[in-house]
Amino acid sequence: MNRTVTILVTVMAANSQFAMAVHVLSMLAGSREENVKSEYLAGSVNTNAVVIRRLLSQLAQADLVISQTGSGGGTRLSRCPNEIKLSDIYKAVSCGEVFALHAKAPNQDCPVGRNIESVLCNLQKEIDHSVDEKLSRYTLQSVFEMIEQGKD
Amino acid sequence: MNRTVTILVTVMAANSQFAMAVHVLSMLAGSREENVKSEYLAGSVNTNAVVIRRLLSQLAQADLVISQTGSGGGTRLSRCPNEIKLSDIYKAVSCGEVFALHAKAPNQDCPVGRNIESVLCNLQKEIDHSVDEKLSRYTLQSVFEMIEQGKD
DNA sequence: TTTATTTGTAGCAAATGATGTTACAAAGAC
DNA sequence: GTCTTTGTAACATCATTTGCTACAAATAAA
Repeated sequence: MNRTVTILVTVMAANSQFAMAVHVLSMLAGSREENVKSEYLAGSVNTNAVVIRRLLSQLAQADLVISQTGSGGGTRLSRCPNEIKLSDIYKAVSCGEVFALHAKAPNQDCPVGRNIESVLCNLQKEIDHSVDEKLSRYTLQSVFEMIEQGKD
Repeated sequence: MNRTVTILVTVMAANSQFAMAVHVLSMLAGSREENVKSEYLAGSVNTNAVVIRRLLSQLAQADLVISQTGSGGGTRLSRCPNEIKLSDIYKAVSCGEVFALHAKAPNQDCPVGRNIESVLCNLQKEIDHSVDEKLSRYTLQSVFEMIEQGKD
């Protein structure tokens, strides 16, 4: 008896906005002082231009990029790549929370339910802060250099 | 004879499951050597018992709890609270990734698209590892003590 | 001024995942 | 045998991400 076992792993559909944001900003870092069109960025990320424009809209709100409409328009970095930290990018496109707290408040009549929220909230702050600190060690410039060298 | 067995593994995204898991396990830490019923846990978390049983099923797979069916059944910790790290809990109920990589592969004809995946993958590993390390500093025992003291 | 280009965003559909619920088979205690 | 409890299937609901079309507004250039 011969059995063929196929294991299909459905990869989570968590949002890849941070990955896309770093990708797009790296493209812009390679075209300083030039307006880059969303259509072109979409070609590299392999997605729709509107998805890119929505992402750029978030990055513009965080003052990481500047966009211009019209002919010759497009998007460029708002400042030098070595002045943009990965933590800035992370904050621009995510809620910045590694894990979520209770969606609904626990039962306040239970000793554990009454106190766990504050404990978890402090833990959340500590974890999120450590991620922020780690990401702040990298700049867009450093990432761009890693990409250019084709290594890590 | 040739059989094809397809196994579908759906990895869950990060949400309030970690918070619920810590909550539930803290309850169990307060009732050592006793079977606690899912209905009771649901009352404290303020949700449905089936939601709790689904969560406990994941925790049982990670060998953090042991459940028993039947009269007098329920769930208890598989070991002492000081032998359960928060990183064990985090791994049991989440994919362990702070951010996701590209859902679709970027354009390989673009220099950035070709190299960014490995750069982000290494960054992801580093960030995820640091979260793991941070969480491993806390045990269920330490969390339980914080809850008992009603402070942090 | 007119035309072509490009962003910004609304609106819609599909896919995915979290959550809540009912239902019921299986396990186990009495 | 009966009652209790878990494990899990099945289904509905809700929110979010992604992909797409469409079009108004802004802008440069002719």
